[in-house]
Formats: sequence, C-alpha cells, structure tokens
Amino acid sequence: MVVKDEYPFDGPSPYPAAEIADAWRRERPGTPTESIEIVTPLWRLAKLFADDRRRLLADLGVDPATLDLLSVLRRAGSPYELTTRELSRRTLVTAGAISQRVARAEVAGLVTRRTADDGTRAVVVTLTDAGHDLIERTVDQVLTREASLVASLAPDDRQRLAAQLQELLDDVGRRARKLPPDV
Amino acid sequence: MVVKDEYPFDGPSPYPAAEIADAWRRERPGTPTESIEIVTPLWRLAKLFADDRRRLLADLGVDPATLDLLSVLRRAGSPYELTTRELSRRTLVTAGAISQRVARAEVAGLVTRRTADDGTRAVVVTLTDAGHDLIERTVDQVLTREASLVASLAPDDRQRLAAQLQELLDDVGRRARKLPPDV
DNA sequence: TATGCTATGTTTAGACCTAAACATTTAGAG
DNA sequence: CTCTAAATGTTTAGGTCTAAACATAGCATA
Repeated sequence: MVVKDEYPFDGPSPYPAAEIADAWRRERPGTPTESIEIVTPLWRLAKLFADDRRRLLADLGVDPATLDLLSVLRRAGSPYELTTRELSRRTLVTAGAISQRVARAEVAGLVTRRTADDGTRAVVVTLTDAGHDLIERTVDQVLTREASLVASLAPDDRQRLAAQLQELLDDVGRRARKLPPDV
Repeated sequence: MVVKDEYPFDGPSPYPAAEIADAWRRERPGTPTESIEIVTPLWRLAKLFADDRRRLLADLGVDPATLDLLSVLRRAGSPYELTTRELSRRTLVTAGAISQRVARAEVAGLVTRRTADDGTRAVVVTLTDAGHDLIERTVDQVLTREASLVASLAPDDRQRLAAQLQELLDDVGRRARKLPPDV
C-alpha cells in the first residue's frame, strides 16, 4: 500500500511524534516508546533552527561552523583568544573538527593561530579584525531572526521551558556516552 | 587572556545557555538574546541524543540514516512500501538525500526500488526481508537506550514537556524557512 | 638521562547532507 | 498533435563531522 502525500511539508509538523509512537505500538506491541515524544520533537526543532540559520547565513556568505567559532571567540571578550582544546569543549565538537574549522577560518583571514607561550603545547586561536567585523555584522541578524522564531512563547513560558530544557540537558549529559577519547 | 579548562566535558553541560546570553549582553549591550536559552539547550540535547545513537548503532553495524529509512518503512506497516517523495516528507531530509540513502540501502540489500504502476513517475521503496530483520534486531535496543536517557522525567513531566515541545515545533514550523524548492 | 605515559593537535578515511543542476515523465493548453 | 509547465528523481559539487590513526611535546620516574 503506497501511502499518498497526506502531510505536505508546508503544513504543521509532518507526523507528530505521538503518531510515530502509536505506529510502533501498533506494528510491534511492546516496543519501548517512552522516549519518542521527547526525542523526536527535539530533533525536529533543532533541525528547523539549524536549517533556518544555515539559509540566513548563506545569504550573508558565512557558514554555521565558522560563525560558531567566531562567536565563541567574540564572547570570550578581549583579546578574543582561546585554545583549540577550549574551543572543542565550548562548542561540543571533536578536536579534529575544531582543527579543520580553524584551518578554514585561518585561510579566510578570520582568525590567527599560534602556539601558547606558557610551556604547554596548546594552540591559541585569536580573532582578527576581519573576523571581529564579520561577527559584529551578523550576530544581531541571526539572533533577531531566532528570537522571531520563538516569539510565540511569552517571556514567562520561555523562561520556564528554558529551565526545563537546561535541567534535562544536565541530566542527559550525565547519562549519555560522551565524545571519543581523543578529545 | 587565554581561558583555562574550567568546564571539563564530563561534568554538567559546559557553559549553560544562561552564561552565553550573559556574555553577549556584557560584550555587546543590546544584543537580542531572548532565543538563546531555548535554542542552545535544544541543540545540545539533540546532539547528545544523536551522538549517543550513532555510537550505539556503530556497535551494531548500522548508520543512523539507514536506520531512519528502515524505521519509516517498517512503521508504515505491511507491505512496507513508500514513495521516495513520501520518505522525504516523513524524514525531513531533501529528495537528494533520500535518493542517496535509498541507493546505499539498496546496495546493502535492505530495500528494493521500483517505479510505481499508478501512472505517476514515483519510485516505490520496499523493505526486503534483510531490512526487516535488521530493524527488528535494532529498534528495541535503540529505543530502550533512549528511554534510559530520559528516565529522569517522571511520566507526567514527560507528557507535559512532550506537549510543550510539540506545540513549539508546530509554531516554529510555521515560521521557519522550509526545505529548498526541489523538494 | 632513558622510557614511557599524558596531553595536545593534525590528518585522513568514510559517511552524510544541502543546494543546484539535470533528466524524465505527465498533464494541459492551444 | 505540439509545446510548455509541473512533478519527480538522480547526480554532482562543496562542505561538515566523527573516529581513528598519527605526530609531538612535556613530565615523571627509575
């Protein structure tokens, strides 16, 4: 039975998580479905935000990975420097990915790289003026756009939901398998 | 100023979203930060779940994209068939990605592909026995694992949070830029 | 001072994804 | 019957990420 297009993309969320859980219970009685209604909307929301940001940034000529890197450095405050290890920790991506991000940003003239002078082998990444300009030019647009996406939440609701998500994040963070050993 | 490693990966969430918002307000007064405490934990949770699932599946010799494909077909019920277009809609990935996923799964013998006989140009994807076996063998493990990750939520809290997320998803889905025209 | 462990980064192989360019088929409008 | 627009898929170019293999630099200790 070929299912027809009952859930156009433009409408509300295609296949609510509740339907997915129902389908599993119908098809495979006993399937443990408790997590579905949490994990599925979470993933879809993350994807909506990520896709929307990627498209906005594409118009501005930046990619999300680079913006993430520059943002962390900019937020660290003057002199806008962090070690690659610290970048990995703050962005939740592997050391290898940071190495590649920094290499790309360095070629683009947005950051510089140098070894630390404090006796460790650490590599210190610094925002250049061009990198600083780029982040100043884009961050408000990105955050304004995202604020508009969550505009349906009243400030109180937003605060409450934020607290719940942070609490869940802390808990899942304790239980989940972490990044590979090389990090 | 090179910041030292104050937030080890193993501890609770590195840099709570509230600190990120504070940092922006400190560094750039007036930055619109309302969305940060929603979007940041959302992304981090999605990444924790995705990383955890990827690692579990790696042990089982499957990749997440393939599992997603097989799951949608399996949940559709006998005869486990859907058009590629429908797969794209249900999985929220572009038509091009579906084409590649199906090609990989076809090579692996997990699905078959044929053109529909109903006069349209649609391509119908069908689960093979091997694909069916694979999904039966893995879905409980994945869902059991994920249920354990959200075990801190009491059933009532889980229900409430699920409803809030679904509501937010519906709303953001209405406001966000959607998939490109080719879909 | 050898030796090896630990901490840090970089590189590479393999997967995936999106966007855009193509290709093909159906269905309509004349 | 012909030409065009719409609907569907596939392919390709470019970019990202993870995991694992490497490569090195400190450090501790015998």
